[in-house]
Amino acid sequence: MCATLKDVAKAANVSTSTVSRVIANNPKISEETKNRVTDIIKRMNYHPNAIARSLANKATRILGIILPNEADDLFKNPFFIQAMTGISIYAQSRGYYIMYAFGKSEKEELSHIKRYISSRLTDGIILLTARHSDKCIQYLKEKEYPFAVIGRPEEPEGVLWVDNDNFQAMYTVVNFLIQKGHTAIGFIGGPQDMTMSRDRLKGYKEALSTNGISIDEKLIVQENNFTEQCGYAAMNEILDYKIPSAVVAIDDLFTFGAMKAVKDRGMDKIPMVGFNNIPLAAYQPIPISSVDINAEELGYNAARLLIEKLENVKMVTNHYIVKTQLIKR
Amino acid sequence: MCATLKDVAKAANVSTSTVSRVIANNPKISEETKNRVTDIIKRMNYHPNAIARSLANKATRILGIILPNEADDLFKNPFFIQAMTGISIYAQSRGYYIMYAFGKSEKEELSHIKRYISSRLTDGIILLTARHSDKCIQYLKEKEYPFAVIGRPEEPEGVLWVDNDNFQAMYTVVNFLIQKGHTAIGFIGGPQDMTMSRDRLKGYKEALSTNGISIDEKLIVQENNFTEQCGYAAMNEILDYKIPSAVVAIDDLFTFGAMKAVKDRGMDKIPMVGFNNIPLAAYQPIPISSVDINAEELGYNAARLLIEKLENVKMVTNHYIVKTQLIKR
DNA sequence: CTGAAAGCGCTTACAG
DNA sequence: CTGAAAGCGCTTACAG
Repeated sequence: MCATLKDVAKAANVSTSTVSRVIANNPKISEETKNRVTDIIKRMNYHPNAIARSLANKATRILGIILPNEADDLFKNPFFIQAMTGISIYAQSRGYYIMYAFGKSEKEELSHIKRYISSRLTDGIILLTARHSDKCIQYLKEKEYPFAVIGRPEEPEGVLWVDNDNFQAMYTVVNFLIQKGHTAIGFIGGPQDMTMSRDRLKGYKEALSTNGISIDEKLIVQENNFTEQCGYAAMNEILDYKIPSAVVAIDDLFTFGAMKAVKDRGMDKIPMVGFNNIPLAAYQPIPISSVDINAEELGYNAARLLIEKLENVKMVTNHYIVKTQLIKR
Repeated sequence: MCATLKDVAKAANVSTSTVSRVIANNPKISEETKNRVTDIIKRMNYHPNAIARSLANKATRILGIILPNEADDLFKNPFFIQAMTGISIYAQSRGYYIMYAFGKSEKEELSHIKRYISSRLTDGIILLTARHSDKCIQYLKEKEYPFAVIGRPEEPEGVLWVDNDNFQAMYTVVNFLIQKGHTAIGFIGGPQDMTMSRDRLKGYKEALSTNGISIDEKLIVQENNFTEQCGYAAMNEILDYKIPSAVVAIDDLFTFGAMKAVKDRGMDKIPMVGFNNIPLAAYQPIPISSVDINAEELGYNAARLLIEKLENVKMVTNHYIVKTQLIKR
């Protein structure tokens, strides 16, 4: 029912090769035929069949993105949808399509990756998280399949990645608190299998050390899930030990829970700084400061690096660092 | 580099037709050859090329979903990602892939739809919202392209849709508040071009009428964006008029803002009920009750209806109503 | 039960 | 500058 190349060729009285070249903007075509064919394409409302094109080109212009779905962080943290927006904006500007798949576990993510690769539907894959000894990254590297990661991989050689400078971001936050006179600063961290978690912890420790403050391991609590519940529990653990003058957390959801723990004990409010700048941070009992990681930009640049690789743009570096901003409230 | 049908056929000493039939589980193939070919497929780690298959089948098993991106509701309301999860779960169970595109406006959404259709990449489209005189729905209907909508369309004949019973859901909430003795109930509504907004308003009015309470139009405020700011403004408007004993809002973000407006005036807390059961509703200064719309189930069933249509499953109805639950806090 | 052949709708090296 | 032809990797009606 739809017009095909053949239909256009017939109508224009040329061969399909010529029409194909007109569409591809091949310079060898004379102005005259180009114009004539272009007109007919318009008039017939012809649009190339992307599938046929993909088969001939052995490239689909489809990118696959893998969404981790552990816990329901996915639903609470706008990071994912923001990153997806950024990916989509760049991809679209370059004429690429995006496919997504949720994985409830690393294993499931891996099986999606295998499906994408073996079906040959995608040209490249974007991972939205980097884990400790990440099976997905290992697999993609091994297969030499084009991919990019949001988050710094453990072994970054030869892999495209974008990330914030998590060490620096946390260092800055803690340093800022120290300048304001805080010395007993609680830390609520995340799973140690994420490089992000570990880098932020390092930043925390380094800021303390640099300022001559000894590290009190009992002020440091690590949780495995990015939930308010975990933040609540972590804060209680800290409070059972001593009352910190400030708290930093690697996720706003932790600070929300921590805030509640403080409130439930009927204590005075404790200043807190989180990460991700979740919109509702501003609407907490007392507004919570937060580090904005610019998730959209992370996504945008992940797509950019991957597409540049696919199109053989010569690259200077294999990674890109996105700035963070401390939003003080 | 990858094995093709031909390679397998050669290795198995059969024709490509036979291999193809084995993969399609065609019953005419003898057990013996089937087993032999299956073994070789395994051994060679052969996976069919989805693109070639799509071209031959004139079907891609790809669904396109269109995400509205007006305001940044998208980032705050887990609805979208939850719906995407539901869509993905069903789609995957049936061997379908999902593509997404963000539209910053109805116009942009429409252009994505056109792109999906004209490229013939997708087999069907899922819309995540239904508007007043919705251009996207009109276009898809006109083109007779397979699609499903989350949200009841204005003219539902012949279109597949899933939704909550928004009228009933709001009716129940308001009725519940009336039973508890409230009579002056503020209402914060949304854009009137969304059927969801209008249905919920109707439910509110009907519940009052049924209980013999006259409708006070000054207690009703409609906002155009689903943001805390709008909720804040709406609540102030209501408060300038009179102090309601309770407030219902068609989105939790409104209640968050409304809560703040009340607090900023140094007033006593007012019980509020929102919609969407945004995770953080439980973490507000006082926990906010909310109607859970089961977004994941909405997505799941939208995908189900669409795929059933694509596969010619005989359908009883062209829509599906997903239950809501009032989460009392 | 199996195979040869045509076809899905493009692209492109080759020839002219 | 343009066309005929082969090819991308599948499916399937037709014949046997």
